[in-house]
Amino acid sequence: MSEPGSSNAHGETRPFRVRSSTAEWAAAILRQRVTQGGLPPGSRLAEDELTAELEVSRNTLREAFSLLGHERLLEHRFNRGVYVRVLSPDDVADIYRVRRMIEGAAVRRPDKDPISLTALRDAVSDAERVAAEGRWLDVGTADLRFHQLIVSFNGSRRVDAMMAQLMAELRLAFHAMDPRGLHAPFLPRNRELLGLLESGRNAEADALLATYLDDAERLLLAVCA
Amino acid sequence: MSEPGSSNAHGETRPFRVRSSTAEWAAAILRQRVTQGGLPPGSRLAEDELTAELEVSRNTLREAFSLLGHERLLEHRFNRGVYVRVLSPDDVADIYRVRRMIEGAAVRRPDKDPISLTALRDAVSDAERVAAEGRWLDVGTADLRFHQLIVSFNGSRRVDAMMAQLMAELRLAFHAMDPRGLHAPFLPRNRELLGLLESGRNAEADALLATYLDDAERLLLAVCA
DNA sequence: CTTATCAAATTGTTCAACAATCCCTACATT
DNA sequence: AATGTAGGGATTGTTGAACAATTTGATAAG
Repeated sequence: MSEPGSSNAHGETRPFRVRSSTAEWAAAILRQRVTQGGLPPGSRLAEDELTAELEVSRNTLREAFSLLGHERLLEHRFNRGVYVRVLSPDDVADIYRVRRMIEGAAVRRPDKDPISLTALRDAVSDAERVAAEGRWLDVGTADLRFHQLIVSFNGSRRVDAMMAQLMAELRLAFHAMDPRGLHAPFLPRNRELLGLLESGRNAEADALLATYLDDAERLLLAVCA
Repeated sequence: MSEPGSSNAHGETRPFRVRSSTAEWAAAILRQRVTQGGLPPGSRLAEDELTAELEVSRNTLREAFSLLGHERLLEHRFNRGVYVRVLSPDDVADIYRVRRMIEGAAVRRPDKDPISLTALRDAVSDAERVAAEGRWLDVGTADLRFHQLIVSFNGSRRVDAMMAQLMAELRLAFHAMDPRGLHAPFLPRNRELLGLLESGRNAEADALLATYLDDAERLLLAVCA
């Protein structure tokens, strides 16, 4: 290791000198555990356990909880503790309602940034490559990146941030499904969508995206309900 | 008073039995001071002062800061304290970019909830009434409510929440302007927009809204820059 | 005029204690 | 058996104090 630091029982290192706060460090660890499935939706996060395990004070841990709560990954019930969020069917429907709005608006835009287009190509290629290797979790990551990049055509920091939050929420639902069945059907459609975007056929891209999102929503609702 | 509670130097009562937390109570007070102009943008919020004034501990105050920071009303500079957010021209531009997207999408929707339409009528009438009385701050509130209701046609909790946050941010910029010059020009246009929505002329409503938002953005940018 | 140094003030983080609330269990009542 | 109602243990909410780290402003040296 090039950076000095203390390590805890789980091997996660905690740097001595960090620019960001200890709370953000703790939040990063918990975020990873949630998004990677180590902490399934509905799990309770007890303060006693985690302060001992992460070796941070209760106050810092609670600040980390607050951060993840605002990302909608954790749910804070007053006097009852924090839980990993459980997505309801209503949540899934709402998330896809927003996706249709902000991805649709992005796709319909006439002016597409060429730099983002190359990033888009990379995301599709990455997804196909890791799919060939059977790494379906990474396929999911590349897929989310693809759609995040589409949203970025809107050119709005705030919309980008909202999309990032929606993607984090969606990961919660992903863990309830077979990752291959979830992502495999959408790989060729991402490739097709990319082609339409490159050639500027915005109306067709819009239509394809709409059916794409409808199908994805249906898939998740079938599990989530 | 029907509810028992302790009161501080500013007359804000703090109920003994609350379902929500003390931090949220403190956040509510600070939120009010920010949105009503008591704390102008750029103000520093010193921990010492506020712990004494609100009679809460430093930890809970910092939790309140965290809450308002996530609402983008306060800005936290590491090791330098928290400040009331100052909107940059980029911020204003971004906010109106998002408004065009989510209000535009709402206006274009064919299915409008009749209940929301009556609420919309009330908002316009309220704005006109308080304008006649010269209460321009309340005009601003009614105007924001009008546009929040428009957004609600999208039928998405998350989009509603985003719009609420944008409105809170916009209030920050409002304080830098003469409230009459800011709101008076838009009263008749809200009335006109309402008429178009009621008669289902969505395309015309969309066009009117677009110029409305362009003009409003220009007005705020002139001050903010 | 610039740079270096130091002290005061403020924020970042932790800890320990106590208050408030929830949850579960046992018991009583119908 | 079902419901209701105290306890008591466990967990969270809140506080105040303490110390570390950083910024800030003033002062002194070059």
